[in-house]
Amino acid sequence: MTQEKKDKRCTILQAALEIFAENGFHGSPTSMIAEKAEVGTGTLYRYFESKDDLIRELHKEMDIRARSVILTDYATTLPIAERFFKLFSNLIHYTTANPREFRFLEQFYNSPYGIAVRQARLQDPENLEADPFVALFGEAKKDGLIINLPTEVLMALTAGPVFFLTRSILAGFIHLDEELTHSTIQALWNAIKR
Amino acid sequence: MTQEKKDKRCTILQAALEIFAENGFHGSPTSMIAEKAEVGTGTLYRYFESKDDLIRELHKEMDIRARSVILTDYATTLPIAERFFKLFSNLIHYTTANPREFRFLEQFYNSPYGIAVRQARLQDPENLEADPFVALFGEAKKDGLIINLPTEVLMALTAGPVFFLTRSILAGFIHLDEELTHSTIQALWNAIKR
Amino acid sequence: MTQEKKDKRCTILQAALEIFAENGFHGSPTSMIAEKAEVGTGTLYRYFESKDDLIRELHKEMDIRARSVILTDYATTLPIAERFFKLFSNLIHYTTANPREFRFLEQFYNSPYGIAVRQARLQDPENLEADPFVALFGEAKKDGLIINLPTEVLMALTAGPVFFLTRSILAGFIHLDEELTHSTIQALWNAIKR
Amino acid sequence: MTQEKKDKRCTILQAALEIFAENGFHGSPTSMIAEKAEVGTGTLYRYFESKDDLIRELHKEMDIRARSVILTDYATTLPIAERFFKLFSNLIHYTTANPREFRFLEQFYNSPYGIAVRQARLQDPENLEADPFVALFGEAKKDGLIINLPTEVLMALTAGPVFFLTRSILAGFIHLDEELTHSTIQALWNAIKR
DNA sequence: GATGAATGAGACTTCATTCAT
DNA sequence: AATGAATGAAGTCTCATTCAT
Repeated sequence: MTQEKKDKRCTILQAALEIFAENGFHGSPTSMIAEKAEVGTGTLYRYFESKDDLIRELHKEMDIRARSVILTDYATTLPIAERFFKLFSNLIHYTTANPREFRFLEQFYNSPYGIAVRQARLQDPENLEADPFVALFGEAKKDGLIINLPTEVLMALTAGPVFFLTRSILAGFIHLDEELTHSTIQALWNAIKR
Repeated sequence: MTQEKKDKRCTILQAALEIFAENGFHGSPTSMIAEKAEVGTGTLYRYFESKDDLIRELHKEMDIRARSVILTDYATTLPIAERFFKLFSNLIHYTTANPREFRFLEQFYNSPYGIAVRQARLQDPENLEADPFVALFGEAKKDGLIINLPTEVLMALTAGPVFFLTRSILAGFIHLDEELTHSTIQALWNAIKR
Repeated sequence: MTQEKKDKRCTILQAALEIFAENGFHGSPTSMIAEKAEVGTGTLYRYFESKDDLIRELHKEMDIRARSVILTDYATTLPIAERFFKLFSNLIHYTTANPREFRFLEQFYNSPYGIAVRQARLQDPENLEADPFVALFGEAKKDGLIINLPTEVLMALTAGPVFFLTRSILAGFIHLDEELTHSTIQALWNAIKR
Repeated sequence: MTQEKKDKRCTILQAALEIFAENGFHGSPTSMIAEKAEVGTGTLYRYFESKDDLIRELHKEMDIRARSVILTDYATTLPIAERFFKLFSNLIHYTTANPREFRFLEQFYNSPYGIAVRQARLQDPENLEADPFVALFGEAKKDGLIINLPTEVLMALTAGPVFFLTRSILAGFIHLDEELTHSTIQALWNAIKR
């Protein structure tokens, strides 16, 4: 029963992801999501309070999934530079291999929903320390391995290019092979290394 | 007469910019834009064929303005590195000093409208060469001053951080003073310099 | 369930018929139709894609009904002249007993919708032969019972007066009793008989 | 001055006729009519109180013109049958040679405007007797040359086919040459002759 | 619990009419 | 007198949400 309930919830979230990624939040009526999920329109409202709630819940799930994928084979015992390469290699692979997730998350963070979430995160330092990027940059700064700039700036210098590049890739403007990926991450490192 | 006509068009565009930046395209009914511009709803349609047309026209104006600001004091006779600093300094100042313009343009380029525009630009090589960033990277690559990666990647490595950072600034997560701006641009250069 | 669904569709069609007959297509907002049908405005769009679709569907229903009424007690085994009398007697009774249907159909056939329908019919010979008037005139011409003019002209000579007369009747300019009806149909026959 | 004023009024009426015939009353914004007439939108309202007024005035002009054309070479001294042929020959020629006028008048008489006009006419017996058709049928009935049916019915039997046929011709369903025209009028006469 | 028909607020857009110039 | 920019009421249609079954 509970299992089945979870399944249906999952089905709806999956359908929502696909529809949102393809059509945007405003081009995606709840009826379309319900149809794709093969449930009644009303059913959607048994699992989510509103369309907004569905979007926020989908974000939570995507966020968790993204974090877990990005941390694959990531050991905090490795040397900083190696950890940096692993982390960004994972990030690039995640965004390019999961275009729907990426498109959804981009949309989310560029919308009023996402701004609220980011505001909330900023006020929760515990959340912040759990962030592997923040942790890595903190450690690297302490060890004098990278330039001593605010973490926000370091995030911009490294994650900024990845997101920008992913958009170009998804738009079909460029393709990234293994070698180019490696060169790119090297350039990210060069931007912040001392 | 003509002046006044231009004025009203301008008033509507200005109102639209503010409303779009605050609420997004879909959260901005034409009635709200008309009200902000202090004109009747129908008046909007004397100056623009449709809401879509208004958005595209606003983009054109913003694009022209942005380009002109970004090229302030930019001389192609300067050494490459100096030109790079000037260009990105201008870019950062523009985006942070004009949050509404930045928010609008971000939204635009992340929407179907913007994707169409980018597709069109990509297919017009003349337009491409007119882009100061593309021209600068082309020259720098030829002179062996920067790493030999596709222009798309170089754009990502340099503009990507600026846009990411601007979002953080506008969200109030960080403030950039002159020194920090300089360090950031230095880091951008380090990312791509040979 | 299905019965009730059909009922609501029917209710809307019936309301539309009354409103259209009274006010014309352009004088009949969808809101007025919905109100008359005692449903929400949106409900109308669950049963019909658009106002145009509603008009076309209403025509289909009216067309079917009209044909069936006109063919009441009409046997192709009867002598030609008797069939002629029966057909036109039925036609006159139908148009005068169903003023709303008549007004709607007149409007429809004089509108772009109807012209398209007539064009389509003309290009489908199978449909044409199914028309009892066309069939009757074809047979009568073959048998040398009526003048050898194009079917379009024969239609004009016989149906034309009926429609003209119906308009006069509905406007209250004249009343047709059994005897006058008979004399009129006799005149129609005189117009085309050899 | 007065001449010029009349000219401008005429220009607007002419433009309205063309636009109405092509697009129908509801598909013809006043702005479109003004543009075709090469006058300002506001100017239209100096010559006509409203769009409705323009339509009614246009009808008056068209009505006068139609009557005059139909009476070309029509002498009340000719024998009845000859007068009948002349009248209907003129009528057919008028409707087919002036499709715009015909389309406008049809629209007009099928609209709420026309119904009001016809009601008014019925209550003005003087107007009725001035009608050449009514006069002709009256005389013919008195002389025992045609069947003794109400004038309304005789009108239907003769004018009805003409209007029906004209619609077919304008829709491109059939063409009428001299011979066919003559046969048709003969059939009209056969319908009512004693 | 699941459904999907029903709803009506609200979006975009048109256009008859007015009125300052 | 002529203009045409401005207006806003009204029209068509969409869709998030509810609720009877």
